[in-house]
Amino acid sequence: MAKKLTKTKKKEKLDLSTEEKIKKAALMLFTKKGFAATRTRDISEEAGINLALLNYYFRSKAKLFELVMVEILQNFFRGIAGIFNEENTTFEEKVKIFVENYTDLLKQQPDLPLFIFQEVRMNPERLVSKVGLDEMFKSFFFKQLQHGIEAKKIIAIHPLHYVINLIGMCVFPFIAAPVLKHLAGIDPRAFEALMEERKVLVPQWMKVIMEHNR
Amino acid sequence: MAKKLTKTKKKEKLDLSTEEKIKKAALMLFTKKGFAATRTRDISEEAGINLALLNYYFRSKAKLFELVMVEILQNFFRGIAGIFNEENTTFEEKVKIFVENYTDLLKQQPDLPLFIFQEVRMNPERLVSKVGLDEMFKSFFFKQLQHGIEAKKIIAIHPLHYVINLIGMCVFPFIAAPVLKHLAGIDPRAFEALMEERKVLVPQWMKVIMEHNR
DNA sequence: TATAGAATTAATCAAATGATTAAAAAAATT
DNA sequence: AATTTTTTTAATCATTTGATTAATTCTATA
Repeated sequence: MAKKLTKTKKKEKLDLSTEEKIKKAALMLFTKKGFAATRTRDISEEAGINLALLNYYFRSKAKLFELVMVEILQNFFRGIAGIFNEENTTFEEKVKIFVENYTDLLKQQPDLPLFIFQEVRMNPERLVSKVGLDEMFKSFFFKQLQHGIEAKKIIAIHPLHYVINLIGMCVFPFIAAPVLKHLAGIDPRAFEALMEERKVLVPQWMKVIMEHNR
Repeated sequence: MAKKLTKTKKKEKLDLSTEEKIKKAALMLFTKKGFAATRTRDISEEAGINLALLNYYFRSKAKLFELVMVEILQNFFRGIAGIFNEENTTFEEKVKIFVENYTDLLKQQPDLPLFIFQEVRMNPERLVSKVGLDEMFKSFFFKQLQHGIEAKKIIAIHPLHYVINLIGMCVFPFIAAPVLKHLAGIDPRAFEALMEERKVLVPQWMKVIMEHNR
């Protein structure tokens, strides 16, 4: 029998092959239906490969999930942390950049946030151990907010409130999209238009929420 | 063998018995882990009853889920609709009532929103067919917002933006709680305190977001 | 108390599902 | 071209899991 999981020169070369097809299919199905509801047979079918190849390349469904999951989490949170820890932008600029980047991202992958939050709740340790979220924040970002508060430019409440509001206003509409569509009877096209509007609106809202002089 | 699913005088009487125990356990596990990840054996164990009784009372896991799900959705959305369609409160009052009611609710059932949105995405038809969300809204609430806009008291954008912001600012922190706890290193106690603060803050934010004169 | 109906239990079934195996095909190496 | 190694396939295994069955216990009522 063939030796499993051996890295060959060839595989490094054209990596967009079987292994990658499986990961892509797994990413799609896991984010859409979650771990438990996704069958290995669904993945193999979606990837157009034989069922056994999943285990051949990734040993088990759980291992495959772990791999895909860590990638998703790293991408998502590193993206956010990258914006917020940037030392050469004001908070106002950070907000604008964040809103634009993440509405664009979520327009393409609307299932992502719901999946991420669900998964982190099921398995919070991974966020620290494998993704290293701890290191990402804390550093520059909160200091910047603290300075704004001390200079009386920002209303003095726990900075986390502002973070919750910002991320919430960007991410929540995508989480609630299926409900909203029925609630207000808007079609996907109109929904996208609303999200486009929010690219401008959210920064304005953040401003009036945070500043002292009303 | 005993005849199944027969309603007896006795059962109507002390309804907080087996049937209710199963529903309670199912509610807990379904909301916590989702449909696919919840085993009927988990439910029977949690309820402290024999596995067969689940099918005896509810025919199948799917039927039980459907039942529990419709109850959850009706409770959740009727609660919201009830507040928003009230004709004798201003929009400002509605906001305050909503924030207080739902932070209290979510403090007790923090898993609820994530579960609801996930489930609605998986099965959006039910929200209309079984829960009747269509009827709930549309009526008084949006008219009230429209009047505010026409009277130039509220900034003229799609009313849905305000709904998204309000519900988002209340619900999103609970969805993101596991992430936030690691992100900011706050313990559950401090998190609860923040949510208490938001009962006051969210109405203020909604006000400055909506009103013209800054 | 006797009896019928309802509720509960332990044992078991059948299908689904993750995983493995051995053989075949393809690719790389000599 | 021959041989070795890697990749792919079809068949199968073992476990999990939703559901059923038949017997047993409990409860109400006549």
